Amino acid sequence: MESGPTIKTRWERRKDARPQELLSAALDFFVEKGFAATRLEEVAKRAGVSKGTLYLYFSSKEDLFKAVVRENLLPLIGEAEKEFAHYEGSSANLFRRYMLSWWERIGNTKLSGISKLMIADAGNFPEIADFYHTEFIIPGNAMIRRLLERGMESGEFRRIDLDNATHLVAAPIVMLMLWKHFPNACQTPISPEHYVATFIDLYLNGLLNDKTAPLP
Amino acid sequence: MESGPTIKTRWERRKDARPQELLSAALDFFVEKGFAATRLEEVAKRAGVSKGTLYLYFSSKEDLFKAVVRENLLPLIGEAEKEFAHYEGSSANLFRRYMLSWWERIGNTKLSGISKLMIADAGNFPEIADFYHTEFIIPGNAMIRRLLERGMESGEFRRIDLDNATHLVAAPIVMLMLWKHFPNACQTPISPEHYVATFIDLYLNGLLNDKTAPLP
Amino acid sequence: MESGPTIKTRWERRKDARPQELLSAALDFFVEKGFAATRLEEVAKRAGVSKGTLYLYFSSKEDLFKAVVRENLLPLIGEAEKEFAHYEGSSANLFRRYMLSWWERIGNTKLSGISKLMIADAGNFPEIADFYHTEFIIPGNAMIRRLLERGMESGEFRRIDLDNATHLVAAPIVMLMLWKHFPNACQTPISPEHYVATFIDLYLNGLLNDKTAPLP
Amino acid sequence: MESGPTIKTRWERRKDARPQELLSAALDFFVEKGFAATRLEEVAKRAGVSKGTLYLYFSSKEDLFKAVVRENLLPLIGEAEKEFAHYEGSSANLFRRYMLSWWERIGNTKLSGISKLMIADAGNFPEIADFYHTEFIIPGNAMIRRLLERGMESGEFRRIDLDNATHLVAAPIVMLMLWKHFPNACQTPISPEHYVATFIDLYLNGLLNDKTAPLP
DNA sequence: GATGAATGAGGCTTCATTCAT
DNA sequence: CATGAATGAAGCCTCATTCAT
Repeated sequence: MESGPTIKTRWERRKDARPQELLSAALDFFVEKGFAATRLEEVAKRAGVSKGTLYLYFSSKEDLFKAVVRENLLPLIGEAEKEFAHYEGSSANLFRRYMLSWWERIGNTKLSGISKLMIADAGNFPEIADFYHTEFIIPGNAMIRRLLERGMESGEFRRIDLDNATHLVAAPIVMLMLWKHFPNACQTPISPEHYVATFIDLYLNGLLNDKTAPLP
Repeated sequence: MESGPTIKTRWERRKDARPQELLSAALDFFVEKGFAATRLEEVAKRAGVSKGTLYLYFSSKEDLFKAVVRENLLPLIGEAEKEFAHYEGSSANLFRRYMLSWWERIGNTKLSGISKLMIADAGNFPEIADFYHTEFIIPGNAMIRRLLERGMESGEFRRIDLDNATHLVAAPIVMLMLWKHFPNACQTPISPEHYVATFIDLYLNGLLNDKTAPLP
Repeated sequence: MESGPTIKTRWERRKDARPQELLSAALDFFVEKGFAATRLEEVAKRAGVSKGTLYLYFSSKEDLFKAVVRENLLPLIGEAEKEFAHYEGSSANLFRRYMLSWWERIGNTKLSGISKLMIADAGNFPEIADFYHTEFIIPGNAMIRRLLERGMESGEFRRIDLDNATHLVAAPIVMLMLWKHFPNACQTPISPEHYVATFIDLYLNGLLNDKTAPLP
Repeated sequence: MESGPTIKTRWERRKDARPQELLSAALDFFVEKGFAATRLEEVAKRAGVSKGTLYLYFSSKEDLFKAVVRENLLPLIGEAEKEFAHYEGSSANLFRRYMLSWWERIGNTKLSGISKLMIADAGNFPEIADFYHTEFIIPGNAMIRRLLERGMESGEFRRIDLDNATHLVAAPIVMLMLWKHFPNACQTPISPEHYVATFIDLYLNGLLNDKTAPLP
């Protein structure tokens, strides 16, 4: 009865996939409606199971919420770190790559929904907020900070308050994330890519010491 | 026992103050708990009245919510517009005043919570979201835009994309608002005033045409 | 200060009239909406007083209901009795007069509303139902019964079961009363006068012994 | 333990029976207390379920009310119509059968309460009143009317105003229905069967052309 | 007497959670 | 494992009733 390590019967695969389908459906609803307005019956229906089945995998709505945040955040954390560890080019270019990469990998994905979720409902889940802060916010900021430090040490950037500069980089990132989930965003259609490009332009221009170097 | 002509009895004064007391209590809870998790009985209790009294002034929970947004946000728009209409100084200084004034009047008050509120609940209350967008976001952005235009036309600022630049100014504003309501904000204590100052420095530096002119 | 026996100041007249205005307004609402759906605030408003004032005259909603029924029923009871005590004509003619008189004095007045009220809500007010039954239904039926007895004893009517015959006379009366208060009555407009006439014709025809005698 | 192929488990049987149990309990309360005074918790309790279960089958109190009217009244119309469609006997006998059949199937059952219900609450539920009028009153009257027409055309009945005659037949029917639900009805115990018989006698006697034909 | 603001018990309705099958 | 009927606590809202002015 035991199949090979990677081969599973369709039934078993479905069985394993069930929690993921529930988590995916739950993420959609939590992001769209918020914690309180999300109904487990709808989550279950979208996942193609009954309400009772949901309780076979998650002991409560709160548990489901925590699982949604955890399961979606964990795989995404740390990915970016490696990429920039050994970058050799200019800090300005590294900055550009960081921003664009962030938009492609995070801002433009489900993770933006998680951020909206945290902002909206974390107040009622301090434990989750801690987790999000420790595992996602702090490392992300640390990367930005190292990037800026690198530029300042090389003389490429002028020296300004590092913490504040770091958070100033995060601001447009957060802004874009929220835009995606604000209902009226469509009324003022803004190209995220263009927005990021303008930000890079403005920010680097404000940051660079040597303004004579043309921005590519 | 002292009663001038404008002094009302305590009872009458209470009656007049009721709606404001309720709105204030409601703002507190909506910001802290979100729309759905706020219980009207608690709002009433904090305002010092019973559940039923609330319905003498607001016909439903949603009506209370709308009133909170309306009463707290609308007056600010007009105020700000007048203040900057006839400003005579440099655009850089106007920009500084705008940012600091915003922080003092909105960012650093209870009202910042409304923004967090909208992010959380806009999806469930499209009507409110429209209202918020039309009455607050659009006029606010329009002011920023005019400010930037003014600087560009005078040659003080270099020309960059106006829409994106506008939203880039809004980004740190939103960021600060959210910080105040994120549970772990205290763990990374950041001086908002310093943050704003750094933003002004960086943004103006990135924006100014003549970098040799010393910032006042 | 004491005015003549029939002359009152306007204020005093209003004061005395207040309960009547309340009773009148209450009757309207009770008839239209039923007991439970009638709101005292609306009753007070229609009577031109405040909700609190209502409680100066009636100790509770139930008390008001009872007063409405009592006050409207009492003046009407007994009126008819005298009229027919010494009638000298044929029983058939007395019957005609009874029916027409009933329609003019009761069926076509507010009292039809009271009957509708009793049918609808008396179930929750046994005391009132007793009162209505004793003071109104029983005497009314007794009159009909005497009328029929008179005709049977004189040989004008054939002998049938008196109790049932009595109630058969009451049936179209009740029917007409209810019609006035049924919302869709207008869709099938029926002339009450014509209906009563047809009833008289049919009933007398069924009742009369001597069918050869022409109806006047 | 005995379970034939059509025997369902007790649990399943309960589920299927739920709506009928609830409708039956609801009819009892609506008739006894009226719409507003009926509490859903009591309805549920009498049906042997909890308050929440009621909402698995009916989306609101008003929906339950509508279902009670619909489920109980509609089937009766069709039944009666078929039964008399091809009757071959005399119109007088058809009339007798109609009246007795009505008493057995409606007047003498719980359904008579629906009429009382409509009188009490039609004003608050115009939609229901329309439904009741269209689906029950009008077809019922139409049957009576056809019956009378049949008799007039055959020369069995004398010609009188058809509309009024129709409603005069309905009157004792309504009367009897209301009697059953008036609190003091017991105090004047009247045999409905006898009442109906007297009505038939009187009405036919008033209607028949040939009085020499003995009534059976 | 008159007012109307305030109260709070009570009913309708929702939905997370349980459990018999 | 899976189901979905059933539960009941909890929240919104109404309105008869009270009471300070």
